Amino acid sequence: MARRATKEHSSTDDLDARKATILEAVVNEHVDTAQPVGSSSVASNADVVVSPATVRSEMVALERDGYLAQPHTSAGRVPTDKGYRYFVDHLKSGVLGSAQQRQVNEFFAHVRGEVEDVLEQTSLLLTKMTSYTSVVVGAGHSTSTVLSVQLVNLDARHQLLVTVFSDGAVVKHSIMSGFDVSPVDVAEASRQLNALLIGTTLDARVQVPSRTDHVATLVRDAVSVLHAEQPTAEGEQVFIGGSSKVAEVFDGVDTVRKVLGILEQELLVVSLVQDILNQGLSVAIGAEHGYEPLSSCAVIVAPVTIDNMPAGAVGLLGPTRMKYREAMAAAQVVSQHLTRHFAGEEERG
Amino acid sequence: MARRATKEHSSTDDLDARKATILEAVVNEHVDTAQPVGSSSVASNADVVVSPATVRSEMVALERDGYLAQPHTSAGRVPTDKGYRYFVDHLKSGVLGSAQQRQVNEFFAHVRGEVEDVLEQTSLLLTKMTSYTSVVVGAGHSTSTVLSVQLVNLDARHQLLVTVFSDGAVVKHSIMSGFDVSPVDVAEASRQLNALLIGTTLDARVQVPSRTDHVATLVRDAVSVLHAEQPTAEGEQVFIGGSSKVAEVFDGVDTVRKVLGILEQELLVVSLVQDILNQGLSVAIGAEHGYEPLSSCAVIVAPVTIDNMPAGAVGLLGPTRMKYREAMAAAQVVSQHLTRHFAGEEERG
DNA sequence: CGTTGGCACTCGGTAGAATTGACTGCTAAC
DNA sequence: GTTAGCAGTCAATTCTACCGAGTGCCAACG
Repeated sequence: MARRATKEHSSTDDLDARKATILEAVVNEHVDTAQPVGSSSVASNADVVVSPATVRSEMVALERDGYLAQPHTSAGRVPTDKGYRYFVDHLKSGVLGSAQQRQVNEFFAHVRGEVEDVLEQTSLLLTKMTSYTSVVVGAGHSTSTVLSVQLVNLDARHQLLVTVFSDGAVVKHSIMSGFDVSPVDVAEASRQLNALLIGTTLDARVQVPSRTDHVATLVRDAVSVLHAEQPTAEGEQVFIGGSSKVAEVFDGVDTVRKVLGILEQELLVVSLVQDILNQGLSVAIGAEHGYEPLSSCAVIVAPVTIDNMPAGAVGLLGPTRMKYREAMAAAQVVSQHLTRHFAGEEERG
Repeated sequence: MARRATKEHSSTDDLDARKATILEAVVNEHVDTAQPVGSSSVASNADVVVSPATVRSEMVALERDGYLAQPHTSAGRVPTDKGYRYFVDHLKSGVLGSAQQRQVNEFFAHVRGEVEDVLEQTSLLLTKMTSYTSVVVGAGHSTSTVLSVQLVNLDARHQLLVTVFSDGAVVKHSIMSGFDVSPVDVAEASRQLNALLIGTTLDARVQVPSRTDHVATLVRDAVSVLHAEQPTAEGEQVFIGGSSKVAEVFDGVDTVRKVLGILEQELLVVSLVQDILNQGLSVAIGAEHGYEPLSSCAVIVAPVTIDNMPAGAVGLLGPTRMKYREAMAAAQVVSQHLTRHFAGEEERG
């Protein structure tokens, strides 16, 4: 970090205390009112002890350095993405309101059920807390091993392969055979599949029988259909809560359309969240994530871990003009609770 | 195709040929332009052979009888819900464009995979074809019987109950035991569960062992957690495609918000579709379905059957000002293809 | 020197008046 | 019964004037 030697020029990454205070005031005010904010309303802020005139001259500096922008000549200032970035980076981590804290505790004290259900509920919790659209991503089971495989006869030529993974995931695949399969064959195939696959991961290569009898064919079909799973999607699950909030939080119908269009593409949402996490960020503002249609959005993410391994993430999506402090606190607290929840489940049990 | 037995309005439910032609012209024009349509543009329609003045006098009659409405005194006419209803009831079933027909054929020639995946893809197909939001509902497995139950050890105190139903559905439930369970116990419980549950439906009462040993407890827990499934949701699956179309097709942001809010509540969507089907309708216009927030929408539904049993439905949701002919044709064709697809799967296999 | 009050200026937003034009309903003639 | 013509209505548009929020600049002040 460069020191604050010159107060002019060169966008050093640090602002002197007064500029920082003013920037913060502008952000807070603008988030509240959605309006450009002028020098006098900044000066009336309790933390700012100088006159509007001084504020004005500081503001031209902030604008020159790219932290603020002016919609038009005789309007107040609006924070730029860079301005928000500074604000967020220098935010002392907020604390949740006690009511919200209670809401979260209450929620995690009572959730039950399958992982998927918990994640979905969590997503709803997050939107209810923040009024922003939330995204919860559950990690795929690419690294987990097969616990059990079972072949079930739907009818003579139609079987269902049910695979259980060590992370509790269950996937099914239907298999159509070109010949009638007897229950005995199915049972035998099931037995062989178990012997073959238990303990392996999906990308492990296994030795399939090369014979041409019914059972061997079934086994081969089952293995291939199961391994075909891999490339499609890595099995990540995405739960999006409160898409309708998008329409409440953005004003332009076209923005709403663009954002919803993105949210519909779940794979894209996964990579968005993944990208942000990979960049080590907890917030991506405006164009930082590189998804153009979301350039008027900010995305907050917080990782969820199981046994210190990344196991997903929770996220919030709002306008760049969003209540970062509250939203970040919510995301963080919920992600921690979620992490603890899954750890707790392991431990109990 | 026309149904609607109730005819007890002050005016007869049938219009003379000229009024019908004029109404149709108004609907077509309004659907195209989204603007109130005036007498002269109606008169210039090829099917209308009278002068604007005559059209005007017919229009006052149509307005008196509730088929048209005037936004304000010096504006053209707009169809009312009743007007759309008449239009739809007297629509000769449209034919799909050849390009679209090809698209559908192509699609159903190549879809593969699990029922859920097919339904989801179908939903995307429908939105792509029509540019409206689509809803595909897959029937729940409340009537199907248990084909197989399996208990899998996640760890000593943590089991997973995997149940396969005759319709190919697979559901899982985790079970936490208050004691360590040996693999032998799990296998035995699994065996007992199979004996107990195979062939039953979810609402059947079964005789559970009353002993207090580990295996019996496991069995009891498993049965109760499985039967607890029932009340929550009947297992219907809903696939909604193109929610973002909502933002394209409606103009008011508040309408968008309301409609999205409804779409988020999947249970509500299921009952909406169910209600409309129960009323025997294929289209619900405006307030006909009784869901107030959707009063500016029209919903088109077409049933999907398996073995002549209702097995779900496909639907399209758009503004009352929607292209009924095309949309209805699309819904119908797709539902038929879907019905045939599932029938075909049974047959092959 | 930095800070401040004062002042002229800019420009978006709004309110009202005038205008337009797309309709209508009515009526009298065909 | 149909039509042409005409007067009337009213939303939408345009224009104008004006207001006021907010700026940049500057001179004065500690």
